[in-house]
Amino acid sequence: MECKVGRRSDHSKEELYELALQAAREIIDADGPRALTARNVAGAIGYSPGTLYNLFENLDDLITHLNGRLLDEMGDALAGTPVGDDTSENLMLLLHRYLSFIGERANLWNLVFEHTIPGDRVPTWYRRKVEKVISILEGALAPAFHCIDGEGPNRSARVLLASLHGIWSLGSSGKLDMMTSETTTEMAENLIATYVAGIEACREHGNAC
Amino acid sequence: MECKVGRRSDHSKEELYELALQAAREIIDADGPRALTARNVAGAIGYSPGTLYNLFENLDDLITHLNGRLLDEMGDALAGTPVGDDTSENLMLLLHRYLSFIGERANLWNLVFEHTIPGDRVPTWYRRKVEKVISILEGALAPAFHCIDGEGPNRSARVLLASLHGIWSLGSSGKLDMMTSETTTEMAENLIATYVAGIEACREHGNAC
DNA sequence: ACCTGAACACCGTTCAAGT
DNA sequence: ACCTGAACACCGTTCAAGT
Repeated sequence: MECKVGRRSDHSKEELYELALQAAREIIDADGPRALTARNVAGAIGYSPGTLYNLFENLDDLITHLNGRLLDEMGDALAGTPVGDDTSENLMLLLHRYLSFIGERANLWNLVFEHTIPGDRVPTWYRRKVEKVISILEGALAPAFHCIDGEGPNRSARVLLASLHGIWSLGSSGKLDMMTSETTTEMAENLIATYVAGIEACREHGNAC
Repeated sequence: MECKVGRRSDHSKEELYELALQAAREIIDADGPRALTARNVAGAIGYSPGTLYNLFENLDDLITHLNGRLLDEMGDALAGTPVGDDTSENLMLLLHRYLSFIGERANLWNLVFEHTIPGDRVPTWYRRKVEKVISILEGALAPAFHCIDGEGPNRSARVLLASLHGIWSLGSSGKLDMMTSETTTEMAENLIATYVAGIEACREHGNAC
């Protein structure tokens, strides 16, 4: 029975990495972010806590990689959304895909925003994944600005994404119920409809919004 | 030297409550939410951890009371902001007071939103404090809707507050830098300017936003 | 080389014991 | 009645020791 100590090589490092990430994901999904502990993840894959530190810098690092995968999946979920001339319609389609994706992964998605990478050492690969999601929103906003690469879509995509995050995070933590009886979806739809109307009004009147 | 055990009565329960709340506030303000532990608060007021549980249900309860005070102060900071016929101007004045208040209490204000009251047992007095802040925003939005008590200002105030929360929370956690080079203030100003333009456009065109 | 598991320095919370 | 401080059941992280 001494076979449990020392080198095991039941799994390669890559396999272990996958197992750990998958186990972490299942733990968060099932029991929430608070249940994600080094001991829980290690236990779920049948290894000791120390082994995790052979795969990841620390628990923050594990979460960062988990979040990276989720950003990829969000990009995939939004990619291919039809884009037409009606900006409002474009955005509503994206919004519903966005909310539906998040809704099915509430605990996991919360982690993306709750988790603060310490010492602002955000990896480049992580920034790229964020940028990809934003660029999809930019494409959908383009018709309202009559240009694809301008400052308008660029800024508006970021303002809307940050704002949607606010609405959704309040909603998923139950704080929105303290403010309103409307649903997260209704609030988000109002934001987008009104904001897009604002963009178009500014264009018509020639105001600099 | 046996005077340190048992009944002390150096302070009344009310005094102790004040001391604990004040100490907690200083700890968060100085060292961030992670430094707020029962042992730290107890140590700062010269009592043992157990004593805190004579004053508060638990640490969550202490935070809830701390947040309540902060909401009151936010209400005071926004109250008395001049309200005119120009909705956009009204909101910009409020926005700058809002951001300035938060900016000086970043760690504390983060706690208001990061802290989730478990079991959705939000006290009534807490809801009232939230409502008071919202009502100030409603007043500022009224001219755009040509009415004070309608559904329009009611809904828009909530949508804007939730959206601003998203922008600010991403900004204060450093995540906004990952998305844009603009400041929190610039993002917030764009949101408000565009959203208000949207409200007014919808009114003119008779659209139901 | 890889993995363990005890150890370190922490948590929130409880509660018997003391004054 | 009030307060203590040890105790319980946890944390993240490290690292000497084993294979």
